[in-house]
Amino acid sequence: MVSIKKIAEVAGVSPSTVSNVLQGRFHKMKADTLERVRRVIRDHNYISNMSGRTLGRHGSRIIAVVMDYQRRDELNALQHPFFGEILGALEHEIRNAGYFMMLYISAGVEESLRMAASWDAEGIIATGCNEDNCRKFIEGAEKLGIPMVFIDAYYEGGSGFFNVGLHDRQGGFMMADYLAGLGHKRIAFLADMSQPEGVDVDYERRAGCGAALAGQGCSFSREDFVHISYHPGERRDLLRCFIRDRLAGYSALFFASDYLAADSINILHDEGIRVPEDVSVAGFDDNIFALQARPRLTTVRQNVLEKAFFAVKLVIARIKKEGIEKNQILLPVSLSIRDSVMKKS
Amino acid sequence: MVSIKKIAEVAGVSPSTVSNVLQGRFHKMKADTLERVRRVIRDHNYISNMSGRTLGRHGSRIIAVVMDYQRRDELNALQHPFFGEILGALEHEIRNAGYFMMLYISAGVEESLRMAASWDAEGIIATGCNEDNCRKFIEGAEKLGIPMVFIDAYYEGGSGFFNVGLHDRQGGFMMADYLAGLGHKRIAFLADMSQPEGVDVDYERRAGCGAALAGQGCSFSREDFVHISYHPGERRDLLRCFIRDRLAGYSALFFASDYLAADSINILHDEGIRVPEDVSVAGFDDNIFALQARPRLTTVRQNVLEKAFFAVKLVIARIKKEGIEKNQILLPVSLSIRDSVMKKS
DNA sequence: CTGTTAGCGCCTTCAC
DNA sequence: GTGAAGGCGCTAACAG
Repeated sequence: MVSIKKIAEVAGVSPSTVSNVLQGRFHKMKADTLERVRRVIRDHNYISNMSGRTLGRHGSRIIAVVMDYQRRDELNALQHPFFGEILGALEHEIRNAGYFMMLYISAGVEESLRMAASWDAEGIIATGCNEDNCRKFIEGAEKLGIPMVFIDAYYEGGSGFFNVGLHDRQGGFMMADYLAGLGHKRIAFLADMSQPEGVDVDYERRAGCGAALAGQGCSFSREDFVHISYHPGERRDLLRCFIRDRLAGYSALFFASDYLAADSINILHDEGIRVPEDVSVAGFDDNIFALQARPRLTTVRQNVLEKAFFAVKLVIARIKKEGIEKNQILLPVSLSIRDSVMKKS
Repeated sequence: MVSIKKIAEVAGVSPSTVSNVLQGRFHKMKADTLERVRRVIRDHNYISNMSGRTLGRHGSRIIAVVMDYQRRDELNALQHPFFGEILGALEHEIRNAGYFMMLYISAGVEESLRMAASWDAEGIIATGCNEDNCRKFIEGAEKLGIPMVFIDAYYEGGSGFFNVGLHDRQGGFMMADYLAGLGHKRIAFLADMSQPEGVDVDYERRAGCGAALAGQGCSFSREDFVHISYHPGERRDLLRCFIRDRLAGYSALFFASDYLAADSINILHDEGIRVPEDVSVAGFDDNIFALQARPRLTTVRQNVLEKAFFAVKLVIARIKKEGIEKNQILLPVSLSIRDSVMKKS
């Protein structure tokens, strides 16, 4: 590996001149010096050393991506399309912006912050955080002076909270309103509720659902919240119990994600229940599962790629200390009407 | 951020003593010095700076993960479960081994190597490389002196090729043999063949398929290789043509991946073709799609988590210059028999 | 216009 | 047993 020093030697100038060329500081540089240095740089296939660069206080250009997925811990969760999609999109945006992506998956807030600090990360993007971890992250990152942005977080805290998310509540509302409009007055909301109650994506979707139903004069209370697990075996068992004991009370099932909805359609099918003839099913996300399900899933659409786009845009704005209009960007949702929901007969 | 210098100052020793403590070189250190230094380190929540450490030639502890997915370029490919699963598993193994993961997705071999060099990556793991890129990577990494390991690559090169893969050919063989044993004498193999012909995962699976069929006295030639795209719209069109013009000639369809198989089952279904009554369908991977498909997919099982495990193990062995028994680790495959294949009537 | 110098944080060799 | 010194690659302030 050739260093700046070596380049300088060959070009017959000093290291700082080479550095100046590299940094685009052609101030009052003689044209031929510039040209000569540039040629040597190219000829020697010079690659700048990031450690040196970082130490020489020019920023590490690292953005740490932290995924806090303790709860859906079955490694199986990684197969979930959201995971790959958001990761791929983040990488894309980060690289496009001229940064590097360091990936760190859920080893706890402390550990994640240590690694960010250790690498002088210029920014942090975190997904999957509950309120508690949000707070810890915000405090820690602030102390370290590293700009941090969350994706899909809910946090009632204050000024240090930067987030890119979704109008989850509105999504829940739109879907429930749509279902109720089709005559579905008794709707169950199914999600993974193994975590201690707290405001999160699922909570908001459910709240929207409740608001819509209240507006249409339908009842919707705690007992209509159904817990199903992200763990396949458990899910199957829970769902079977639900089908046996309580399904008859509902004409539509609203799942917190397409993954759960699509898989559940299959289980319903296996149990001899027809969708949508016997019960309507709705999802949330509009990802690959929605299209693969049969019947095709009626669901709430979100744009994951956009989430990544704005998250990266936001950290970088913070890194560059640009003016930021809003600390939180909530992306729109819309209904994708397909075949898993029908009018209540 | 406190530095070693600061720690030294507070503890009343020199920086090098602190460094010695950090490096576990307690040679002939006085017990109380050690204790004192340790306490100061803990009290000040010292976090070592990786840039400094790297520069002080102690290794960056970075493993660069490079994904070369130009071909399945629709960002949609990121939703593919394999992507998330292998990424998550790699991150897990890398972190467990005490390294950091830098992620870089397909910006070309040159670019990827530059970034690895720039960060003094200690190792590189690459997936999705065709033969050509393999060669370029191997040459480049060798020149840089960075140990490199591939996942799922095929390369007829030589000694510098380290790889973790699958007995793809055997997998193809097992499935085709199984199908033929059930009376399926005319089998089509469906894969994305948009890339110039070359030896890769799909090629091998197909070759195994061919060998099995030959062994059972069945014909299997170029015209039984069917191109279907990873792009949803295109795939649908191609498959429709295939169904209309050529499906009648086959009693079983062997897809190169579960994703393609599962999606195609739906398209077949939409076209009024029943699986497995009208045609049997087999996949390859045994991932989330295989279980979600209805009928459940009969497929070839691979263990993605193991791939990641061995890939990381292999690079690290190379990094540490440990003895390596074999340059290539090929993991076993097995059949997962489910409901999408039936005996030919 | 260009070079000299000091410093970023850490590691290692060599004296004491 | 511990410390001083030099160096890794790069940057920036300051001289000239």
